[in-house]
Amino acid sequence: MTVESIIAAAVAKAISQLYGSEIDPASIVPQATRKEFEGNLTIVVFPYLKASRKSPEATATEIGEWLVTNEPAVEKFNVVKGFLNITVDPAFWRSVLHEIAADQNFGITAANENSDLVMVEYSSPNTNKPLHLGHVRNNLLGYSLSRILQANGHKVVKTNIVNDRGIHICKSMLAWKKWGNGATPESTGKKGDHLIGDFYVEFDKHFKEEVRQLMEQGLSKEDAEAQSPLMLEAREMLRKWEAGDEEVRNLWKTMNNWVYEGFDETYKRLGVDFDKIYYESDTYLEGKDLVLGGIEKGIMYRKEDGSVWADLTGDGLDHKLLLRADGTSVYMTQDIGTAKLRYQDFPIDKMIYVVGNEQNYHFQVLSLLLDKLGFKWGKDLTHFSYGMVELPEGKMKSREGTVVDADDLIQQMVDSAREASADRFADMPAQEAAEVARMVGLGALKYFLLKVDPKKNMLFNPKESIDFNGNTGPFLQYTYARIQSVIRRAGGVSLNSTPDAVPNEKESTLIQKVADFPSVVKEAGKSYSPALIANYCYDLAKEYNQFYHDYSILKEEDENKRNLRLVLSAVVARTLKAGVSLLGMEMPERM
RNA sequence: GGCUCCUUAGCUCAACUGAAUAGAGCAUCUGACUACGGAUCAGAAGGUUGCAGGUUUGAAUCCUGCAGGAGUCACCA
Repeated sequence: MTVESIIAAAVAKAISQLYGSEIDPASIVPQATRKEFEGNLTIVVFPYLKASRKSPEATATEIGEWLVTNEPAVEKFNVVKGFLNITVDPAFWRSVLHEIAADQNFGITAANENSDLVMVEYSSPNTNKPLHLGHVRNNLLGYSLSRILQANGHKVVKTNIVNDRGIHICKSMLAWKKWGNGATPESTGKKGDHLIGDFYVEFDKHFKEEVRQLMEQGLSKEDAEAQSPLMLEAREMLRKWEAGDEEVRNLWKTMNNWVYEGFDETYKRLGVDFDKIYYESDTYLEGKDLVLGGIEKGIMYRKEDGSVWADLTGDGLDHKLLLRADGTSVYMTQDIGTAKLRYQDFPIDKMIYVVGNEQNYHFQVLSLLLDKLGFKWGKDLTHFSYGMVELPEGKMKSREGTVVDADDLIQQMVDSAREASADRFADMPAQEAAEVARMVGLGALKYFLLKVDPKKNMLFNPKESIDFNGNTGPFLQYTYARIQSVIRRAGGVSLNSTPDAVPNEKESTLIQKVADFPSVVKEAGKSYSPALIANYCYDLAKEYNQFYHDYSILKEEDENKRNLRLVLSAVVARTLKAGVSLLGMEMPERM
């Protein structure tokens, strides 16, 4: 039982006894009392005036008096206009602290056999170029979301659909054949994904040059692009690929494997992973079958050129192409096929796609089509849509060559963490210093990207993110490390003993903040919001900071008070660690 | 043009299902110090929540219209 639910139940009972009106305790949500007023929790009484038929002040006072008399947890109250401010008995806060301290998994609900199974798809890279800043936001959101769902007692399958086929891959392959001189990751010392990305750029360079020349000969831009020998060659390669041409397939496999090795390294550094990886090359044919079946059901129709479409004008959308005239499939087709395979492989109750908001329309259509095709999961699939990440220097556009590479970014973050902490690390073993720099650099990145509402476009400022003050990851890590240090100096602390001291007002406030953690986790699970967790952790750390500066812990001579503060500190540290671990962040014990 | 999303302090962001004087951090200004971890603390200043209406005891939040920005609109994934 949380403090809030106890108060809510008591208020409901008070209203029932005083005014004979039954109110669902769940509808009563006490909120934290604002700092400038006395009290811990506040009830807004306006909704109950109809029942009381009295003024807001009179109603609040009556309920307050009832609570003081009948609810042991309530010590006193005061009324400001329609707001009933309740002060909870400090002895009660002490027991709350004791309960929290004794619960190793405070706020976290483990999954059991009857738990829902949620599949979270994220990352979804193309295999023709390395991951960039946009993928970083995607990966961090997807991973964090998975952790949050797990913490709410769901079974989670993390999945990744790799877009490993299509004209873009053929472009890289062709460039490698033409100008690669047999280059491999080993021979060049480059990460595989970067090597392939370079050839993709190489193709584009030559292609543009060809188009320019053709246009000089008087061709229009479209014609020039369509007639470019390089483009024709790439298309021919794609046809061979689809036909299963051995040479093309072998090269494709070799080059994709280079890329996967590169991706794995990036994922590992980022600290994200997957339970099951799907490849578009395995799923696109499935989708084709489903679409062809849809024609018989009258859901799709065939045009005279042979292409297959769905008419969604009845749902307020447009006509959507599903198979090209040459029978090859498009993005939507393979997503339908992938969905089918996934539901064959896992008993999925809920599907969440972490994909950028430029695909909002795509998922609207996908949901409709799956529903029409008779899949029960179609209608309530969730598109976890997120906005673009921009940098202070300007917008990130791949065509302008200002793409921020994920590996470079991670390296830069770790480097600046190391530089910023150089003197701190002076007396630390080199290996530990490197490990702390890694945690802090990545923590800065993760926290900054996750604290923002996902659906908004955001500005990532690396310099600000790695500041040790303010609403940043390193600030949380610093707060944690400092608590660990204090506990070490105190010679450790036992979380099983009840401190005898009764918490004062500030300590009570801090206990109250910690006690909020489970409901924050729950809310974050319901609304799919890593940002909620992030901002809670910051509030908690800030609150603790105040407390830390107001009281000497180690210098406190009263043994009981000292113990109370140590236990409270330890509980804050543990909660912070549990919170940020839902963001995929790590806490260094020293920094 | 149609549809979706966004607009809060100089900047970057908060505000759970409507609730008290809309909160933090950065930057700015004023103070404090040989430090339980100074990577510090205290304080000040900074707002007509894009604009205009509406609903409500009460609106940044819900509804309508308008303005500005982002994305998307059929054979790229």
